[in-house]
Amino acid sequence: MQYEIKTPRTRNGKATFKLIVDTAIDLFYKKGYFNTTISDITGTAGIAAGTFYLYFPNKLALYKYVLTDFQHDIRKRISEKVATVNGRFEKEKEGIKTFINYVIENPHSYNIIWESLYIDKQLFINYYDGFAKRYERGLKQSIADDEMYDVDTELVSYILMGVTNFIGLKILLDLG
Amino acid sequence: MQYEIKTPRTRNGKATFKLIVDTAIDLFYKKGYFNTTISDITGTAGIAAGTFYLYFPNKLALYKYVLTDFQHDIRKRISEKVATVNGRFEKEKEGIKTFINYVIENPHSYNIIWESLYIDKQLFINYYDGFAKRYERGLKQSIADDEMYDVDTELVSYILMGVTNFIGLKILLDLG
DNA sequence: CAAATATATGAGGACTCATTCATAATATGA
DNA sequence: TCATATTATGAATGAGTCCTCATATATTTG
Repeated sequence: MQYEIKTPRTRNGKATFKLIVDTAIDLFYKKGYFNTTISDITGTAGIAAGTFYLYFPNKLALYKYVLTDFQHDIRKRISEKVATVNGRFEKEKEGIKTFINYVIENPHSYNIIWESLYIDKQLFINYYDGFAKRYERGLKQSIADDEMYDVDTELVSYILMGVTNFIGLKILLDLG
Repeated sequence: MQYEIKTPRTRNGKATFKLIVDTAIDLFYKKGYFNTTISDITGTAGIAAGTFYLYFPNKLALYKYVLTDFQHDIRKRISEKVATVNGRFEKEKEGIKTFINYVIENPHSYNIIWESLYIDKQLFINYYDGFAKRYERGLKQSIADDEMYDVDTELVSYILMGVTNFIGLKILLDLG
């Protein structure tokens, strides 16, 4: 199977592409990936069925595109924010705050990222492993800098991710 | 839509019913709910398509049946185990241990419970809210008994659930 | 302006899947 | 033993969806 995405060349094309992506994000959030059909997307977007295939070979390719976008976005936001403060404790606080704020601002993203566990498990693993590794690196640095006890960094990174994620989830559910 | 499940009357019927449920649990785990068709279930179980409808009106009803079963099972296990030890700290340790062990023994359950978020959000909310409420009750009791600081019990219950869940998830992913 | 390229359409073919139903086998109980 | 209830079958039906393709319009470029 090929997952090649064809990027638009003209102003109109770019607008249609964006329309497809934005519509999909909204529908994936509201109805879930599996309950969203390509006809749903094209119908809601008000374009012809064939137009979809001008840019995406299938629904999964579109999903991966959306997911990757969110992942980059969220990681970038966190690392930027965390870099602005000093000390492990402050960094943790800032990281959690940024994540939670991101979830509140983009409830779509959180839902879509988690759903990857049921769409393509490897996508999910890659995402959280990457996240955990970055976390661990930060913790190790802080230990080296004598800013915190010499803990099991893998365990602690998963604990912190767990806490943050679950609170994010709680907020998300309360919102909806 | 009706979700009535017809329970079998005879020995043979009971065996077929169980076969359907067990096959479904396995397939839901391996392929996910949405990628599992009723033909998959009947085919794998080695029964005719029509036989499925003798007991379940559709796939969702079967899923709910499975989910409810796991929920009761896991809650029962935890509350039984936690009751055997004294002191908040010991109770927490026991609760987390029991949950993690349950996940290791029944990786199916964890996956199926989480997937409910994408099948019927309300099922998921009911489950975790119920879980959190029981947790809070325990924490409040421990505070009253002067076994722990006077913390925000809702927050702490979500934090502990987050930690436990994420570690469970990590184990699950490492297993697979 | 003419040729080439990019974008857009939507009906139709191919396919999958859920569900029904006429029929049959098996078990139960009086 | 025979009538009734239960369980089982699987071909047939029909709804829904993906994706293609012949056709058309719009835009760009030389």
